[in-house]
Order: sequence, then structure tokens, then C-alpha cells
Amino acid sequence: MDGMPTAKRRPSSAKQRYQEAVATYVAAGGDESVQRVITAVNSLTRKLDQWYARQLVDLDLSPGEWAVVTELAKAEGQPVTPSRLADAGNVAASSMTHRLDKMTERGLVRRSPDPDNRTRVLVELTDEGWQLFVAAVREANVVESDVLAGLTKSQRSALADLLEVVIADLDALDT
Amino acid sequence: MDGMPTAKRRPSSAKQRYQEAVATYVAAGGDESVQRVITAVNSLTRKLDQWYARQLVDLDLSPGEWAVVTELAKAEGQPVTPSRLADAGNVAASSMTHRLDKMTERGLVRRSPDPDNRTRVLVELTDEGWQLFVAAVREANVVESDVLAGLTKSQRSALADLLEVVIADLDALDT
DNA sequence: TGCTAATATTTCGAAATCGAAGTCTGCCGA
DNA sequence: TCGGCAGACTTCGATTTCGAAATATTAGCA
Repeated sequence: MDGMPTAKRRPSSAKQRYQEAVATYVAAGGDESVQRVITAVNSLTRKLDQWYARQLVDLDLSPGEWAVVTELAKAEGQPVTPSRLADAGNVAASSMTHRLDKMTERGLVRRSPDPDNRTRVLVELTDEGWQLFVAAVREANVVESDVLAGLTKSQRSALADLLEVVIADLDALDT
Repeated sequence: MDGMPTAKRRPSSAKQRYQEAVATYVAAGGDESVQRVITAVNSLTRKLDQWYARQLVDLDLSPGEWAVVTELAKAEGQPVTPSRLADAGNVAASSMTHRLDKMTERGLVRRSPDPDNRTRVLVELTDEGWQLFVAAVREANVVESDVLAGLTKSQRSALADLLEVVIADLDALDT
């Protein structure tokens, strides 16, 4: 370092910021092979979230509302309970009540009592909700493709394979 | 499919839910090699966020406050402006003002006017803030190591390498 | 059956967040 | 130098979220 004053570095690029982050975590006691992966995943997610947010304003949807739509879409038409939606969206049950109120008003989802269990409520996507989902996925896919443009097909495949190994272990850790 | 009624599947495992999610996005018009990666990253992040939230309650810290602490830690003692913190945390500048008020009260950060530019404010971590950061990283690293336990050292390295390629391209897409 | 504990949702008040002004300072061209 | 414009932060009112309490129903058990 010599007597040189610490350079006023401009941490402009994402890659640079990422590397500094890893170095910081490692210096604080984190394991390097762990921090490289975790930090990279977090960086990527943050950027993706920014882009999703931009696209969602076009659809006049909040990220939370989008989470509800995707969860219902994944259920393939099978109705889902509010508590499951709250869980999937990492959000308090009471917040979900409010969200569903608004989304119902707007005609994106439909609430109905569960005939088999009167403590439960079933939520499902309306036709309008489905249309919105399909349109949004198509748009998002454009951005997401750009994000992965730097990888060849086989690299994407390798990346997905590795991530899938991690995901397969995820449940076991919840205890 | 045969006339068999759709099985009432219990999408219990994370891997199963992941696969259904990918299938749903592909059916809606997404590209498969893209959706495998993006969905996996999102799944992983959601789980990580859940665990972080749990650890943070022990420290009596909100996820947002933690984001401030990490950003200041990454700056290695160099003060950072509130607007940069807001940007890094994907949050409105006005929200950051409120957060910093609280964190200052609590003694985690320190605000001071920038001597070179009186429109700016400089924020830095106090000693207490640093201690909290180091302690939290050590704890988080335990969980994160568990998450990646299913990968060998070289697999982790390969995973990190691939993610770094993606990150390197991130800035170019911001236009 | 009757009683208690557990579960699912909603209601309610407090706290966090947002976006739109508002205030102050620095920058730049006339 | 002056005037206006742009940038940084804060203030303010409205919206969203949270956690705890309230309500209603089911499940388990004596």
C-alpha cells in the first residue's frame, strides 16, 4: 500500500461490487467457496427484482401481487388457500387478506369458501388473471434471456443442474 | 393422461415445486433453458431470505437494516451517502431517511455532513455496527454452508464461475 | 357427547414504505 | 455576478405490511 492514500475507487461495475462483497464477507469470517456462490445469487436476484419491478408497473401490479398470480398459476387451476399464498410470498397472513381484497376487487382472483372445510377459503385465478400471467411471462422471458445471453446452451444447462442439486436439499434443512 | 382425473398432488418437496414452476413458465411461453436457471435462482433466494429473517430477529434487525449494514461494511469504512444506500437496497430515498434515523438512534451508524458538498450526508458504521456485522456473517455462514453442503468443492467453484459470467454482463443490460 | 387445543382467516392499531412536494446547495451559461 | 436548473436529502400524507388479538371451525380425546 505504501504511504499512498486509499484510492477513491469507483465501484462502478457489478462484477467489481460483487468481488468486493465476497472479500468483505470472507474477511468477516465467511467461507470463500460459500460466499462466492451466495453473494452471486443475491446479486443476480437483486438485479432481476429491479427489472421485474419495472415491468410490473406497466401492468399496474405490485411485486407482491405478482407473487400471488404466479403462485396461483403454478397451481394449474387448483384453488389455493390464502395461508399458502402468504407462505409462498414470505408475507404475513394479514397482509395477504388485504392483497386479496384488492385483487378481487380488480377482478384478477376469485375467493370462495372451501366446501370441505369451512375455516378455509379457496382462491383461484380469473380468466383475466390468467391472461395477465401469460403476457407477463412472455415479457419477463425477454429480459431473462438477455441476462443469460453470456452463457452457451450447455453452460446454462450445467448451471441449472448445479442449482437443482442445491434445491433438492432445501427441505431437509428446514428443521 | 387417459381418462384419469388429475391427481391431487401434494407439491411437498422444494424440488417438485421447482419443477412445476418451470413447467408452468415454459407452458406460458418461456424458454426452458432460461426458466430452469431463473426459477432455481429465485427459489434459492426465497429460502435464503426466510433463513436470514429468522437470524435477524435474534439481532433485533429488519432485513432492510441488515442491507444497510452490509452495504456500509462493503464500503470498508469509507462513508456512503443515503441515496447510494437507498439504491443498493432497492428502496425509496425517503424510506432510507427513516431507517437511518432509527439506526442512528440505536447507535449502529453515524451521520455527518460531507465537508466537500453540503448537500450531501455521509453515513458510516459505528464500532457497534461493525461488531454486529461480523457476528451476523459468522452465523449466516453456517446456514449458507448447509445450503451448499450437497456440492463438492469443485462443484461450488464451477457454480460460482458460471454465475460470475452472468454477473459480468449485468451492467451492460441496464440501458 | 362435550371440552379443549389447534388451525384458518380476518380485524385492528402500530410501524414501514412509497411518491410527491419542499428545502437547501452546487453547477453552469448568459 | 446572477439566474435558473439539477441534485441530495428530508418532510408529509397515503398505502402497505406487520404482529397480536378476535372469530369461527375443526380435530382429538376423555
